[in-house]
Order: sequence, then C-alpha cells, then structure tokens
Amino acid sequence: MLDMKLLRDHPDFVRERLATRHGDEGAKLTEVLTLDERRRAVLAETEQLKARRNSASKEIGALMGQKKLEEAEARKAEVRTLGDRITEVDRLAAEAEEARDALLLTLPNLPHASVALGKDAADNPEIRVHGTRPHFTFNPLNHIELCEKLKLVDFARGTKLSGSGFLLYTGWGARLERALIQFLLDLHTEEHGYTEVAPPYIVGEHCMIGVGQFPKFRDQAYAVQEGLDGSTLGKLYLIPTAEAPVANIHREEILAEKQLPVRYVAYSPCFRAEAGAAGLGTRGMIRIHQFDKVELIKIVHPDRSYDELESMVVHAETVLQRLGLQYRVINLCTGDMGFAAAKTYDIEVWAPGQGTYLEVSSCSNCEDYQSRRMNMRYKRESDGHNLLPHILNGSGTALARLFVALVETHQQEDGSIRIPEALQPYLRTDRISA
RNA sequence: GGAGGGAUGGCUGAGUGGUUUAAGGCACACGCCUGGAAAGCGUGAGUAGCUAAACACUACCGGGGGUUCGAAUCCCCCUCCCUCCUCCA
Repeated sequence: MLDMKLLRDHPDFVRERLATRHGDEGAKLTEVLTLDERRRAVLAETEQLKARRNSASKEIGALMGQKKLEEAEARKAEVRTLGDRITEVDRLAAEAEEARDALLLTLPNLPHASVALGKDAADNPEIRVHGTRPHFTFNPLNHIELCEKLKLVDFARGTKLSGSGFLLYTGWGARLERALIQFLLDLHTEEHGYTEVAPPYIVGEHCMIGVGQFPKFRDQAYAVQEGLDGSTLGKLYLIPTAEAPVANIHREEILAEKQLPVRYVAYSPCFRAEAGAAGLGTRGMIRIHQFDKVELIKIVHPDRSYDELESMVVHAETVLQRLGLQYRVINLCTGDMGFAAAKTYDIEVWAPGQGTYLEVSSCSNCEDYQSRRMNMRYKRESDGHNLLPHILNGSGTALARLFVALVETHQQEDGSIRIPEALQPYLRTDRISA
C-alpha cells in the first residue's frame, strides 16, 4: 500500500511513477484523492460534534451530582439530537474511508528511481552473465525425454491424479527433488545467515492482502473449503509462495530496531491456478500448478534495504554456481515489475533442452509497501518512533525449473545425469542412470 | 463438535455507567541525592488522526454492532487463547 501522505502531498509525482508501470493505474489516483478529501472534511465535522457532546455530557454528570435533575433532563434532550447527527456523519466518514482504502489496495508500488523505464520483458537490462553453456558432442535430450527415460517424473500419472500441471516425481526424481530442497536450506542457513522456518501452506486472506497478492490476483489462488461447510470457502487459501506466510510472521508487531535485519528461509510447495496463462496444457515442468520453492525473506532497516537486495541476489546466484549451471541476472524494467516490488532482479538459468533461459529466482525490494499493509513496524531507538521496515523477498530458488536446467545441463552421452559435487552428499550418488 | 473461563498500555495488573485526560507495580527517560553506583525521592513518558509546528480537539481497553446525554464497564454477534469432554495423526 502506498503512503496516503505521499499521495496527498505529491500527487503528480505518484501519478508519473505509476504511469511507468504496465497497465497504468493513474486514473484511480484521482478517485483516491477525492475520497480522501471527502473523508477528511467529514471527519473534521464529526470531531467537532463529538467534542461538543463530550463536554455537554460532563456537564450533565455534574448537574446530576448536584441533584439538578430537571436541568440535566433538558440538556439530555439537547444532546440527543447531537448524537443523531454524529451517527450520520460518522457513517459518511466510514464509507469514504472504506472506499478509499479498498481502492488504495489496488494501486501497485512505485518503481525505485534506479529502475530502467520500459514496456515489457524485452526492455529488461541484463546485469551480468555467469558461467559457460554446456557443449554437447551428441544430440542432447530435453527434460521431458530425460525424465521419461530415467523414470524421474511420471507425467501421465501426475495428470491422471490431479489434471494437467501436476507432477508425480518417482524414484530418483523424487529423491533429487528432496536433495535439492535440503541442499538449498542448508546453504542459506549455514552460509548465508538465514533462520529456517517451516510455515503453514494455507493462509488467511489477510496474509494474502499483506503481501499484495490480494485483491488483485485473487483469480490466481486456490481457495480452500472445510469439509461440506461452504461458508468457509474464501477464508483460507493455498499459498502461491512461502512469501505469503513468512513475510507476515511479524505482522501487527513492533520490532526492536536492534532485531533488524530479520532473515528467514523457508521451503514450501507453491500452488498457482495460472488461470489464463500460456504454456499450461503442454507437457513438461516449466509452468505447473504446484511446485517446490525455497524462499528468502528479509525484514530490514529502510537505510539498508538496497544493500540487502544486492546480497540476496548473490545468495540466490550461489545456488546456481554450486550446481554448475549457466545463468544471467536481469533487472526488471518498470513495465515488467510485479505488483508490490519497487525493484526486482530476476535470475534466469540456461536450459539447453529448451534453448532458452528459465526464470528460477526473482528477488524484490518491496520497501514499506507490504509492511504498511501488514502494520508491521520497528521502534527507532533514538526517539522511540514506530517506523515501517522494508521487506524483501527472493526465491532461493524455485525447484521445478532448477530440476529442468540441472538434468538438461548435466546429461551425458549414455543418457545418465552427472550429479554436481555440492549435491552428492545429499543424494549419495554421483550419477543417475537408467 | 460440546461445556466453562479469559483477552485492558512495552510487560504486569486494578477497574460493573459520570474528574479514568485507564489506578498501582515493573521496565524506560531526565533530575535530585552520591566520590561513583544502587536504593530512595521528584518529574516525564502510550498509539494514531488533525497541524508547517505547538496547543487544542478526536479516536483507540481483542474486532464489529447496539442501549445511553455519556460505555473499558450493560446487551448482541464474531475472532483468538486457556481448561475439561469428544474425536484424531
């Protein structure tokens, strides 16, 4: 959520920044400002009325104490009409505030000044490229062929169980997935200083609103119903990312300044409806309804958040380096950025069987956009003021596509997969073969 | 799912209709005292809205609604926590 004060004081600046994003929301800004003005006007009136009522009520109390009952009754009648006005004016204020806030929740974050202006993915500047692409002396297979030959994933039965977009990992495939998860968690806890948490995979609506997932992307979520009780539907949702529960851990709390930075790492499955998305319906593991991910979350001091973003990207890159994968880091331009982000780096891993890069990580600084929605604050030591921390999230990394890049990159001429050294202790083999 | 008990400031804990602008205590800040500290004494201090700022004012006792001139206090609904029963991995 954007700062209402900023909208009031610098509407043109906000309008201009919003216009750089995909799907300009600037028109809503005017409406928010109108509603805000109405609210403030009505609020001023109701506060005056309440002040009058409060002092009158005190006088009535005093009159009753002096046993001047008749006078008291007369004043009561007077104040009663005041009360009716207050009820009415209060209602107007509440309505204006509700409408304003509902609209405010639909405005995306403002891009940071350092973010390149652009329209879509084609305008994303490339920051750096790492590693060399594998060179094959034979005809390399794609991950679908490899998974079927080595029986790593049973695509047909995954679809039989849950429909297209769901995977059944089998044998060494299931073990590889599990090994990757543990490798990632150990890396980030032991080498990068994150605290591991294991969150719920179902969260309340307030958590989805907190991270900016709702109200805009309601159609992308799986809603849960408890048993036959239809009234529970729409209260709880399967998480689209561990960001939803983990970023909300300290919602409605006031953290001590010296607690910052807070760094969490969490494994979770991620559930995405992908309504209207291209590429579902074809086989494979690139875009699916359920995938595993290890997520990084940081809650940091506002002065430090852009340094923390840089180190977070490095943490995610380390994953790909250890696994011997070629990748590049790009910076999302204003038109391609996600809803809550002020600045985002994407990491894309090279998948030889696809002949393209696949996005396996997205690291964003959301600044105070989420903490304001969550009412998460920290107490500044110097003066005791409660301020909004900055919240960052990053994949470290998403698994299914990492799996694809891994098997496609490390495939051998005999059809086996060479396991990178970093992973061998977890999988307890250096090779997967038929 | 059933029965009962709870939710008050950073923490603890009083408060069943009117100087409660929420007592007292702990912790906190400043001052006095001291060679210095502790103890003691004194003073201050919640969050937010409004304001250029300050004063004033308004709101906030889990959330929402109601009764009343006036609600932390009375009534209704909801959420969460605790105890017991039931069920269960």
